[in-house]
Amino acid sequence: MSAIRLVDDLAPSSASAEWIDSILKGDCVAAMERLPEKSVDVIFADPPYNLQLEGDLHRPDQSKVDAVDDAWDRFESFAAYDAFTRAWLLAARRVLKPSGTIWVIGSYHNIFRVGASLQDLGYWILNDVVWRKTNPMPNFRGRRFQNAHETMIWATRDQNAKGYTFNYDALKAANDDLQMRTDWLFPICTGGERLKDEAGAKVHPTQKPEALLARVLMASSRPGDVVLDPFFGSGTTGAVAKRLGRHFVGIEREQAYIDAATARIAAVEPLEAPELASMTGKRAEPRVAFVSLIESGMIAPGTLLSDARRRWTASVRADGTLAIGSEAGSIHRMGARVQGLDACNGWTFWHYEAGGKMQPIDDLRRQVRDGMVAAGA
Amino acid sequence: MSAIRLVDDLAPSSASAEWIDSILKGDCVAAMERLPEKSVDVIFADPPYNLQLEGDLHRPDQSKVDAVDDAWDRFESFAAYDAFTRAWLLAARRVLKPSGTIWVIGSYHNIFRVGASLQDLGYWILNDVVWRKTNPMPNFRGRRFQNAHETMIWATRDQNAKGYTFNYDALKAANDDLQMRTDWLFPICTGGERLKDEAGAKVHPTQKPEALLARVLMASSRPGDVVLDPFFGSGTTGAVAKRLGRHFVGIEREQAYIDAATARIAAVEPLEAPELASMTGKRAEPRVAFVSLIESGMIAPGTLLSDARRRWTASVRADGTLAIGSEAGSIHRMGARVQGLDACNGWTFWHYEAGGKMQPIDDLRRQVRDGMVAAGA
DNA sequence: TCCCCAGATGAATCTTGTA
DNA sequence: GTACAAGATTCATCTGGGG
Repeated sequence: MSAIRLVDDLAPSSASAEWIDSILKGDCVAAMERLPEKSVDVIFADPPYNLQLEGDLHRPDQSKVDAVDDAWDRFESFAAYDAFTRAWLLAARRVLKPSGTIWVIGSYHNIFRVGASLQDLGYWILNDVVWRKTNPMPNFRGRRFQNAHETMIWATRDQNAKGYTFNYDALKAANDDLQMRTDWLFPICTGGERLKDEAGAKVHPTQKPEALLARVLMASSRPGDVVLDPFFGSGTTGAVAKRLGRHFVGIEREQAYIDAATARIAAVEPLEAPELASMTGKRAEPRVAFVSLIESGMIAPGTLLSDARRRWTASVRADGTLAIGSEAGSIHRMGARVQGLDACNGWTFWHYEAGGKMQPIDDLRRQVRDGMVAAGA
Repeated sequence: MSAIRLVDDLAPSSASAEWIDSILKGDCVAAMERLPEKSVDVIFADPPYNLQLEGDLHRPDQSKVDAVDDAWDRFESFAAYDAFTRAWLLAARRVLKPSGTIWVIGSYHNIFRVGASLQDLGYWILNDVVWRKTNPMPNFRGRRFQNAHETMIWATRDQNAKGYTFNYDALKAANDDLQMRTDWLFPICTGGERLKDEAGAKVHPTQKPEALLARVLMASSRPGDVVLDPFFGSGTTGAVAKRLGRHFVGIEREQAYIDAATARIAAVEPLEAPELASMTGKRAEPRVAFVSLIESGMIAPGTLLSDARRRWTASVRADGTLAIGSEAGSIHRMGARVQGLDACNGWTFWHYEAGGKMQPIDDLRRQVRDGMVAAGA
């Protein structure tokens, strides 16, 4: 894991996986352009915040914006930052799988430009997430609020992207059975976690806490996924990815950071599979057709089903439909019909009587599923 | 206070103050262009968010969410929204005093475009401030994080603006002698504060809580200052300004909103004394997610937890769930499961071993919470 | 009068698989 | 690509009615 490669060592559009679990040395746009397209599940990017850029940004694109009165010099530097941002976001979009998602972290210095560029390039924002710092640096001059948070944007490749990973059920279970919100609280990276050089100076000025990356990756990736970080720095993304059983690809220009990250990642012990298993909800369960309850004899044709309060009753037919009077349809359609709604989950709406009590037919589905698991389906 | 005037009633660049403490009816750009330049101390703007909603959304109980589908929130494209944004920000900049500041509130739909436009026009961002909602609407489909905050940008007119108002000491005193941070916690506007029409329907779809405006104005204005709100809506800015002894100017296009705001503001009693600390103070009990103990390294994945009498044992997984055999769930669910109960407080039920003794994981929560309290969670 | 429970609701870019 | 159907999904708070 975590061999270092120069960007030039990669054959263009390489289909091999030699770049997996490694750090590519060089400019992130050039490096991403050499990776295969649609090859990465998640991108986590912590781009430079500094707007006083010293000419190492790339090719300004031709996007033209009306200049405003006396703001020309300032606009010049914003334009340079925007061009830089568009270039790397465009390259990132090419390597991202259609079902992949991207995270970008920033502060008020740059995050608005990043967010606007994301939208302009066709990315579709899913959430902005606030990292609230338990221990932010104080504001020394007392002329502003204490800058106590940073902002992350989470986005898909397109507005209509389907199938992106979001481990909703695990996040909810991990949060006292409440939905995970967009405001997260973590300490900044200090103490033993903070990488220091021999002189005791911090190796990287903006090392992110592993806890932050852990929540990002637990939320939006699965074991075995490939996580790309185009501004790898001290390698937090790689360290957490390895620990959580994800693959990583880092891109970094400075050898000192690469060296520090390489050593750091080498020392990481991956967690075992049982500890990595993530809770899934009903969405991940195999589909069960209602008719299979009839075919298996769990429900006999002619059985009467009711809602929990017995306001409506329907009769099961051998073809797996429900009949009420002369109307018939799926358990969902008929559940919606009787309630006058557009939609209804028939599995939880309809009940059968067992020992004088009303039980949802979803219980029977569970038995079928358990049987499927036992049969190794 | 709060007479209504049509924009055309104002003489161009009027030096008189007839527009003070009134609502101007009309388009905000046209209205601002008729106000004297450099005449306003603070601008608070709550522009349309450009939500881009498509279909209907239903709650799990099939009730329909009352979405913001008003015509004023619909734009053709990002370009159209940007043009709109630049136009009103430019007009706002003209009326703002050189020592004045502007606040703009938005969500991820629009705030990145607003922030970039602010920077492009020469405004200088002082802070971005997050309004964390105690009671946000849930995510009903379970495909994203619960959208639990909105973002405000606070900026001066220029990079080199001098003398803007920031009541550092008052804020610090109101915040238990800690610097006021950039993450603020307030409930959304409901209950008696929410304006309703005769039919009981909300007057305005996005009425902001007065507590939020109170902190904004207490932080960045002084008694007697003029506060401009170019998207006045239901008049929260005016009501709070009047109560806090500030002057207001509202601009609003729709007569229904003007009528509601006028009546509302007329009923406001200005405050004499600083009974305001209570409005800006802290709130709410911090909640700790079990997963944060794992993310922070206090509990390693794979750790075994037991009840106090060691009758049952469960394994901690990296996603923040507990596993017993093939079953997994939250600390509460699994505590209930093993005991055959409907509910269980996992924090007090589950224990970890430390020095041969069983300690409840609630002890770890206390440690995390102590760290959170400093952050004003 | 007070408690309890059912119902309503809030700036929302809110699904996925198969034909 | 599109159409259709299966089916998964909510938290804090306030209001109002009944006991």
